[in-house]
Amino acid sequence: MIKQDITKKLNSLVNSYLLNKNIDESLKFSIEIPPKDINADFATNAAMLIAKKTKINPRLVAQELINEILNKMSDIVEKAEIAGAGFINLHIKNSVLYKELISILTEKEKYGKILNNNKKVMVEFVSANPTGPLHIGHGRGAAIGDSLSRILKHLGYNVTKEYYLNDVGNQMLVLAKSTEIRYRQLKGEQIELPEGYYQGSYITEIAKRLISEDRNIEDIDFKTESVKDILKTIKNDLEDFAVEFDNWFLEETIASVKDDRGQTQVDKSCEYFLSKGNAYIKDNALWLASTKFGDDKDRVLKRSDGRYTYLASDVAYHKNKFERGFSRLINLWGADHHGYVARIKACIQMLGFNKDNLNIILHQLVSLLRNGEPVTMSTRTGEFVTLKEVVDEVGKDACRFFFLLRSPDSPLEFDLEIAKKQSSENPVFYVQYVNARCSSIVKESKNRKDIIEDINKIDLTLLNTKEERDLIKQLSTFCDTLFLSEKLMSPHCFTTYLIDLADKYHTFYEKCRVLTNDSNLSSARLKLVESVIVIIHNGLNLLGVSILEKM
RNA sequence: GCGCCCAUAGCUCAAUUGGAUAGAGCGUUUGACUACGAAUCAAAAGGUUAGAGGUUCAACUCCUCUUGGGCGCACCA
Repeated sequence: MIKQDITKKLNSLVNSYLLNKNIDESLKFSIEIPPKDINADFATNAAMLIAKKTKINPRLVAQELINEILNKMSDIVEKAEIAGAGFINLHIKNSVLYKELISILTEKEKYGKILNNNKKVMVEFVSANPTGPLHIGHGRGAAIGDSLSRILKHLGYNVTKEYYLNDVGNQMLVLAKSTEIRYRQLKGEQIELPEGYYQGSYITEIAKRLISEDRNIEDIDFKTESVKDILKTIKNDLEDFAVEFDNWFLEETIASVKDDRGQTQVDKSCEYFLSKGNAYIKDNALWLASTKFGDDKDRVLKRSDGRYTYLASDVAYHKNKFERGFSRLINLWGADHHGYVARIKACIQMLGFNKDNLNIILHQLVSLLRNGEPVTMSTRTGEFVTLKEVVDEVGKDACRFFFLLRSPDSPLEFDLEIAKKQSSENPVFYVQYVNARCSSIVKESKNRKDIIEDINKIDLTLLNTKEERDLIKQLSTFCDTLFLSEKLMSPHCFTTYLIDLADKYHTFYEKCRVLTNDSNLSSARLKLVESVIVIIHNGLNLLGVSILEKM
């Protein structure tokens, strides 16, 4: 939490500086890690921003601010100097780093955890229709949603992970019909499966099961039976991918379940729109006036034949989420749904909620490669690559790590051969190798009697080389990475962070031998190694990737 | 036709949302195992950030236009 501490203290310095100049507003300055070649721990642009407001020369402001910093922040700051156009470069005291190291070692898996933040957040993801197995696109959504939930939990939010199951509507009829036709075909009837029906072989599997049960066709509810089987495979696939949901929300509960007055939640939200003048009847259908709130055209809620549209359910579903007390909703959608964003945001506003409390993360497509060559996929014929196939081939850990490697809005290339490689080409192994190396040092240290265990008796000031300092600094940015992930709404910050950490560790490893003849130095360095283990564990855990002691 | 997203090293991608000389990995070239795991490290080469304007002390980042790609525009879900 080094950066957070400095920001807080600097902020109060800046505020009182501004008050002295009779400016009563706060300033959003930045505290950053300066570029590689600049010898400093942190840099701030505060002076330049003040200069703009006060019309004073930035370097003059910087000098005045530096005096204040040296005066009031001497417990943290060792040295401060002006650089460039008016940056202030800060060198922090080593004692600050050692304190951070102790926090990591004592708080362990709780390091960086924020308490007393009980804001209820819902992360809704995957939500694939129960009409077929999950494919790799769903896998990316699953990995991002699950990991983001873990990160938000670490930041203290009260997170609920939910899967919205569309078990109502047209597609269910098509599904039921598809299974029935396969069933009849297996019984020897000469019928074709029409275009637009589900072609996948899993449908035939369901039909085969039904045949083996030897029931009368009149007694079979093809929809229920199909959904049952498909849902079972979806749940299994997610379990193998270490993704667990807190709640499975059935569309039925808002679209079919009726209250005392015989109304569903969908009925009620449509009625609400009508009462507010946000819906109207045209051509015998019920239309939502979504253009009022930024949508490009009005949308149908209830068809002229009396059936509701998907949108009507979805609106009622979002209303239901807010009514359950969630103050912030996060939805993960495939990028092909982007056209839907303006529509649902408009609906949120019409329901009287703040559209900024609905956060929609769109993730781009995954393209699968094998040795650099694209693996062909076609949803039309049902020959798409399933999540299960990929997980079975490369393993859950590599799969999750790869899905989380890039920010959601960049398309992902996933090379199956690289994900399976056990070499530096594969970032998963690069990171796990750090843990393996650390573990072996710890194991080796057990053979020595001169190692000091008690952190209070260890002289941490022996950790004073550049490599050690850089490594500790990298460890301490774990917290910054948490906040960054939240701000960017993306777990990819952690894959990048862990790769950087691995890099710093390997450099340290080459330059600084841990177990030496000097027992004081060995003990101090061993503590550093132990804190690397803690952070690697915490980081991989946020990604849902398991840790290997040996490889 | 309208709208959304994207374009960064040979390849795949970062860049702490406006900060200093744009960074990693792979690939290429060179070097390092006689103590903790070489699945590693050190170093070199590689860039007009698609192009043109603009805003700013400061632009990969914000605005406008152009070019090239992906996706979406149902009384489907």
